[in-house]
Amino acid sequence: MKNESILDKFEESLEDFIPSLSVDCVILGYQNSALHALVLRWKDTNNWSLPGGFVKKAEDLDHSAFRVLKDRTGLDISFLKQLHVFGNKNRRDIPALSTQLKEMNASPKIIQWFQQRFISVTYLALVNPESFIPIPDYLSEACEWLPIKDIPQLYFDHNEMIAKAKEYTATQIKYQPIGLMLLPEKFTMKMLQKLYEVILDKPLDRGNFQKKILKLDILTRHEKQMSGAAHKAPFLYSFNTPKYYEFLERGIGLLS
Amino acid sequence: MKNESILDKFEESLEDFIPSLSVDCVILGYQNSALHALVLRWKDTNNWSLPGGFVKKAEDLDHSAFRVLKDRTGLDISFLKQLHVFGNKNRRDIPALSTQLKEMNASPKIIQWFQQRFISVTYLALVNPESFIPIPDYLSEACEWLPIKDIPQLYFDHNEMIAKAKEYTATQIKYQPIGLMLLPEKFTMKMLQKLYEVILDKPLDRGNFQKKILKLDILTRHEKQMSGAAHKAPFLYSFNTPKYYEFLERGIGLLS
DNA sequence: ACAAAAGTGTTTATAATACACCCATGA
DNA sequence: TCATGGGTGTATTATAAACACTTTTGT
Repeated sequence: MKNESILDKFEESLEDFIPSLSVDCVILGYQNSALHALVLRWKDTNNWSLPGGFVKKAEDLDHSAFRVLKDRTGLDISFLKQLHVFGNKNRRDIPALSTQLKEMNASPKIIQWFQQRFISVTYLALVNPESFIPIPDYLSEACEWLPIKDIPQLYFDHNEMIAKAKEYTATQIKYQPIGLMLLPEKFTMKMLQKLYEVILDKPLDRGNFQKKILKLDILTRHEKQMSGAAHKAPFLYSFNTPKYYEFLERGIGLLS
Repeated sequence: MKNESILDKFEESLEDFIPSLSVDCVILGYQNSALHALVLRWKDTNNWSLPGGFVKKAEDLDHSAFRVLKDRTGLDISFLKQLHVFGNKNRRDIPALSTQLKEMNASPKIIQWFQQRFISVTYLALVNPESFIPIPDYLSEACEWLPIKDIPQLYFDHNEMIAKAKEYTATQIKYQPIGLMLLPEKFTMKMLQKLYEVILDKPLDRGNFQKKILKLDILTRHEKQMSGAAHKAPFLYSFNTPKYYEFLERGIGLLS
């Protein structure tokens, strides 16, 4: 489909959306011992943004986040958490965005839509990047996992959104188990510890970490991993999902 | 000013507001050993709601919460915390509200405005009711502190908002000091403990509570209270504001 | 003097921290 | 056999929980 027809279709559906309101999704993934975020690069530009979109008049707000994420990245994620609303009055009229829309031959109506002042509700999800293949939408040239530390300047206050998501995750991990969504099915204790260290941004004692996590009784231990490494083969673990969620409910006071 | 002219004025300013978006304020106060919330009773009805209003197109979202609260209750509060966004698609068209507006001779345009589907951003503040005298606005007959347990059915999902605020406060108190905003300038240890017990909804050990709170080093001890009670006169305390806020910043792991 | 409530102390249990020890493995 | 990393144990310290003892006050 050509840009024009996509944009025409969007123009036709403008009436279905609530004006001035948007949703943006911060999707955090853990890969190569670093937190990554899923970001989009807009077609024919070097401009990046979070996957975002608009809220339909006849749609639950939460649902709009699922839909937008699916449409823009192909990711089908059912646990998106409302994080924060960004509502400064100057959240509007990004010149680079208008320029780009003009280059795409967008109609004045569409350009005007994007020049609105937007109030944006941010949603957060934690996922294992290996379980998802992002597919950029028509507006985007690329949809990539970038290490949080290497993320360029994004549109609007999207960098702030990622910072908030990171901070929120670091706070949550202290009171609730984290990892089920971020790690592969089976993992070693070392991998889990590294995840915690990355999120908390500080080293943890190996022995104590192991004891604490095991005492939570949310892990299932499997056979030994026959790794080709020159050391004792570690056990593989997986989360005991029911117990994990049980703990999520109670979840108070994990690590300090 | 008569209803008509107020409504006329509102109708004129409708264009200044972002459609479909509202803010609602949960103001919690502590009084007579119970949490209270500030609620409005609409004129000539027995319908109650939280103080809420709309967001101006040229106004920061956070600022709209201050303004709305000031306009509707007279309360001038500078620390409102964004709590949650309520965005179900069926948040619209409360029959009782339309009926009431018709009885007030509101124009079709205004009635239509109130029949919109709204997405509402909830803000929270904790205050000492004795420091504020609520003044109902033109639309309201009363603006009262009601004990949370006695609050009737409110418009929309406002009861859910209060529940969320209460839950949030109970979680927060475990990791951050609470009380500076809720108690009078000077208070006894017993009063502070009772506040914690009410919010956490469980009894606390007197001796241990006193030790823990004092160890935080956020209180200043004053002279003895010369109460007319038949027992040892307790000390009066007040919060050491700088240290209190310092602790708010760090704030991890208070009570379990 | 006594009841009531305040302030403080003691004991015990639990959890956090630091770190040491031994084991398994592949080079 | 040795370096590396894995699993587990122990000693020390810090924190939490239960509750007992003493003090002050008005009646």
